[in-house]
Amino acid sequence: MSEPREDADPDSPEGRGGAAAVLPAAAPGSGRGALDRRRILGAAVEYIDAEGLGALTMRRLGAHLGVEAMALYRYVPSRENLLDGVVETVIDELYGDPDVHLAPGHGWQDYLQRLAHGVRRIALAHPEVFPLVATRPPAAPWVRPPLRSLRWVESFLVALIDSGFSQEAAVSAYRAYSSFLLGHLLLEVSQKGVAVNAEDKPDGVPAAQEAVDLSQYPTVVRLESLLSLDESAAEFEEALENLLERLEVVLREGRTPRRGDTRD
Amino acid sequence: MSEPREDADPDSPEGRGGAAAVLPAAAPGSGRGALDRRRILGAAVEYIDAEGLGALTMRRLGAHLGVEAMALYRYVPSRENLLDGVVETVIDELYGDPDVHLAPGHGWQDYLQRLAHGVRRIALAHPEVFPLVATRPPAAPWVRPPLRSLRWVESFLVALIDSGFSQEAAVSAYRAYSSFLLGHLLLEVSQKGVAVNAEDKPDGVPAAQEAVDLSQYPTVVRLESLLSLDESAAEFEEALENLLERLEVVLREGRTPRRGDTRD
DNA sequence: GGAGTTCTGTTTACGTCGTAAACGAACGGG
DNA sequence: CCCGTTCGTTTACGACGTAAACAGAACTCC
Repeated sequence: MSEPREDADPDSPEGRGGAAAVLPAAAPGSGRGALDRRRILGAAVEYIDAEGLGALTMRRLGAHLGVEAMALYRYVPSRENLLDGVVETVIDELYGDPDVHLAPGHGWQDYLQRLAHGVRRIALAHPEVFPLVATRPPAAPWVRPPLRSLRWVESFLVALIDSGFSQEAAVSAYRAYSSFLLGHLLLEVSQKGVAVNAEDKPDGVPAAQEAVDLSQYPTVVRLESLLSLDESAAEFEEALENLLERLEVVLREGRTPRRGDTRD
Repeated sequence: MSEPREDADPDSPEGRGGAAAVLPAAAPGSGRGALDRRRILGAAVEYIDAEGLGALTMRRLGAHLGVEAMALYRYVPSRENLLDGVVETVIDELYGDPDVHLAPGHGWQDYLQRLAHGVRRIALAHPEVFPLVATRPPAAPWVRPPLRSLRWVESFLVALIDSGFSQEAAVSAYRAYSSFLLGHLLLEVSQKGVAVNAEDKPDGVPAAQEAVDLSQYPTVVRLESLLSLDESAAEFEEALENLLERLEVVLREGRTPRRGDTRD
């Protein structure tokens, strides 16, 4: 059933394996009842995916694992730390992605392309988790979302420097790339999130709520169909390609893209 | 005192009026003890700026206003709604910004430039609030952060369409612009936020915590000074200018920037 | 194999949260 | 004068995060 359509989004969960396998987990058939940090984090991701970030409480997560809330504290020092772990868990799915490599085998553009799509796949697979990525404080004060893990930052910087980027250019590229990914995916994910939530409310009142007076915004109303059109995949691709082109110029000109910087 | 330095960030709070006047509020000298929605939202923004988002509770906000928590519910239906109001309040500061105009007087580029810097000023003035902008669900399912208010979206679309953009191009530009602003400012704000929090902990233990083993990330370590260098203002400017150039091309070629679109 | 130790999950308890509901004081118009 | 309205307080409830004490199972070492 549902083979990938021809123009389907290559990063959408349906287009690939189906419901995002959260993580390899320990030994697949191992002691089913054994609690450990990995299992807890995996369950937390699963729970957030299913019920939403707001629904995650220690008690409910415990129940989901067939255990009392306090049992979790044996492996997780606090709820805050658990959320950090959730972010890390989700980003770590990159390691399991066969299309993403830690080192560039076919040039840095290919590397960045694959990495970007890998992160996008994660964002789309875990839309409820992704906002956390933007919100949590970072491991080191200077390494920033969405590539939270230092290992990826290291990989990123090495890849670019090995490809001829100056140190300054590599760092600059890292930031441009990060903010691009963060902004685009956050927007995309929250768009999806609401689109779902819209019909997610089959409560007594169908959707009365406070309908704002749209008559003051005729252009918005007129363009509603365009505004709600989902061209995310194409837009992402285009913006990403533009970014790569920009970086290419930076690399070729061998300079940090700083204003007032006169060439050699 | 402290006149703006020559290379100071033009959007930083210090560079301008000082500690971000939250909002005009009702009549400045009016009945000091009168509660109303405006005053509550203003106090909430103030409180979040001062104590952080996590510290805001109904009881504490009440106390801050010299009132019991339940009094707030006379004017605010729920905490969730209050947070929505906080976002709105902060974005509405744009109306009071003399450098930002609702309609383009000197071309759309100037309009977008001013708007972007206006939003950046807000983000920098309220770093603790800004993540909320990215997180809250939107007014209409399709209008998206960070330009949450429909009035600004309307203004944006009208400005571009009046400047010759097709409807499709205007909507496309809106999304590119939004995600750029959101991503860049979120990154920048969280960077600042942590830089502050770093020395914000003069607790008993100076900063023992779990120092990750950085030896595995030699490049990250080597580039630490570059990574923590704050060139946000220049980076913002550069990325913004690049975006505007891109849009200019779109406008001149009179097409939606969609792939597979062959030029005339 | 038995005594101690460690590991694991439960029970109980506390303080804080958001908020429903009942309450009282101030007030303005008949 | 009294009555409704407005505004803030009091009280109360259930859910939360988590500290602390606890209980049983599993492992260690003799």
